[in-house]
Amino acid sequence: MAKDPAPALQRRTLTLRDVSDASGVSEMTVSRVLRNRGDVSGPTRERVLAAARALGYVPNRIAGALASQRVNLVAVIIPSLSNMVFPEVLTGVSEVLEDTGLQPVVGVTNYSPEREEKVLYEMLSWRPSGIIIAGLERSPAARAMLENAGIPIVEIMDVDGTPVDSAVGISHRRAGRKMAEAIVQAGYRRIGFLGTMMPHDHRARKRLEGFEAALAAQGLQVEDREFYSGGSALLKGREMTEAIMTRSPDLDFLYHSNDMIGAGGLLWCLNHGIDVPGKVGLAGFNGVELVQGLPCRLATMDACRLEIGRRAAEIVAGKRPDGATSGVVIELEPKLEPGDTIRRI
Amino acid sequence: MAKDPAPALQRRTLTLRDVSDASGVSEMTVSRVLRNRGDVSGPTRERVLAAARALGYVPNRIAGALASQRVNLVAVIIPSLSNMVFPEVLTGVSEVLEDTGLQPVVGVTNYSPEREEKVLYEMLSWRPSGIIIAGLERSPAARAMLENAGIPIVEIMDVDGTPVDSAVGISHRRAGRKMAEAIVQAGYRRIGFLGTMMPHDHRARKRLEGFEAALAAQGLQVEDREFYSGGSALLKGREMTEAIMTRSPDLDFLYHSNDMIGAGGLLWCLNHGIDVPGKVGLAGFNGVELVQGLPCRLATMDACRLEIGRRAAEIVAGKRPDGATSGVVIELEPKLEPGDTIRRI
DNA sequence: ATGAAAGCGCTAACAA
DNA sequence: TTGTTAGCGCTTTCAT
Repeated sequence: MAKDPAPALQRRTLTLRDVSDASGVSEMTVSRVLRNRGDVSGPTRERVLAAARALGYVPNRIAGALASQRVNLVAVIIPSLSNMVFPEVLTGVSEVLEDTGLQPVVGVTNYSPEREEKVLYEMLSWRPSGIIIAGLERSPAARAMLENAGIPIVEIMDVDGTPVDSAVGISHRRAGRKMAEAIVQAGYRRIGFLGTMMPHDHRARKRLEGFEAALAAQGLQVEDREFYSGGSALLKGREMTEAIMTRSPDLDFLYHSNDMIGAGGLLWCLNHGIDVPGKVGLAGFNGVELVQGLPCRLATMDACRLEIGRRAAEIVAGKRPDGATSGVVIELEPKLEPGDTIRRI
Repeated sequence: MAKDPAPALQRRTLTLRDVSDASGVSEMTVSRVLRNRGDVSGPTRERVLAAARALGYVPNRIAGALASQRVNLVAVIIPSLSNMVFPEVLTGVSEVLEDTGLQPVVGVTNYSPEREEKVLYEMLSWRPSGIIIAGLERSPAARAMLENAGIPIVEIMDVDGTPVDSAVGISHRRAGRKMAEAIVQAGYRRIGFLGTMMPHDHRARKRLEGFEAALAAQGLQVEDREFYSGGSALLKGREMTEAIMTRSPDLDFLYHSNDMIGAGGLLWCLNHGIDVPGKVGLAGFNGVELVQGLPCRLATMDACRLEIGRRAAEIVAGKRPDGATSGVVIELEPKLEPGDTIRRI
């Protein structure tokens, strides 16, 4: 599984020894000064700091980590950086880790289980203090690695499933259901779905499942659907909307699996003089801030991204009020933001 | 400068020794098998791999790195993850590092020189094999760290300045100039500027400088300007456009410092029935794929993000045809994409 | 093809 | 308050 690494050799960098020599203080005392540990007299302290600064000494965390058996790294493993949702999760994580001495390290899987396995393995090989990882579905090997890691694991974004350890997220099935109920209640009946063609986006799948289940409970179903992969999501939203509305002109609602394609759909409808939300209603998902800038506010559902990042970080950092670092499950409540694209009744 | 770290203690994880015991092969041979190094007989090899897999052994890179004095990490330090431009740089970096055994590790500075210093220090403490870092402007301390690191350094995005070692980017001054020239040549004369209020976004500043210089050369100047910070860029684009067009209704061109606010401006103009590009021309910057999905294609200038990521990674990975890993300076040529928002003449 | 010894740079534990 | 010793888990080097 591990690839053959052949990185360049380091040029020799400064060691504690160099600072020790330059300051005339033992390595151990230098180490203490640099870590603010134990009692060191003022003058000694100053001399050490001066020497370290003058030399431009940067501690070697590799040696430090090996000796102390502690690593100030938290692995954060996410599927993508390019869809506006995960950067916000990272913001939440960073905020909380800021003053803990812990450092987030990001790994990206591109929604590929194989990449996830590899990224996880690489991360674990650095013996991080905790892992924050998106989703609950993964390969048996990846799950085994998480189970055996012996560190706090927080699976984020989703709570529809069984976490290895802790979980912080929303129920995407319930989110889909909730949206369907709001749509039906608003009087829409002929409903189309537009989404991504990503077999590994389990959260989008669960939203659709919940959505369809709720429709079925009302004797309704998704009348037509469109899927895309790759390219500009905004453009795809336009194109798919054109396609689906041409094929099924009597649709009165378009549910999009994310805000970006929802925005594309909205722009297409407005361009074509379609009465939104009178003739056609629209909704997206995620609650990205982009929707606030559209000609009218796209209905969406907040995925609680910032909050998820924060709560997950609190768990691995041991910052919860109850101090728990494992076995915590937090289900957040996504809020429906009806905006201007769902008819008020 | 280093904060006091207090991460959790590791639970003991498996060591080479455990695999050695389980397979009845010496630690040394186990190590060789796991790294595909040296000659190991087929049967021995199998036994070791079987044992490692059965136990779920994950090598300890910390110990490995300390012993071998090599680290397969490349630090990538960028100002932000939330503005669509850096994720694409990262994609380019990852692509190239993919099959080199090197791993990118991302640090985010939020355009703060202090954070940059801290992130850089943290990164260096892990003794990475190379550094890819955005921009050429930084604190003297940060510059000193880069100079003394003794590893390949690639400063990216910008070439208007003096790199510590290597640089890959575009000239933002020239980009601004080029845009101004195109605008003037298209016949626009009363030009407004909309941008971010970020004193540390040196590239945006340089673009504006180049832009104004080119206008001045034609006896023109920026007639009015608006700045924003924070919030939804798309919404800010709308709001700023409304503000500037209300205050200076005779403006005939709006130059935006990025595509997102440009898109907001475009949507505002279209909503208000303003003839684009007849009455008012518009342009953004970056060439993000979002612009393809707008009602009409916003003029923009490709910032060569993917290419920058790739070329930078090639340098640190020693993958250039000439094998150079230092002192390489590559200036890429940003392409003007006139779209539909600059009048054709 | 395999093993033994030394040591990477630091910190824990103990001694003075 | 400061110093000494041992060793973290691995790889390098050298021996067999």
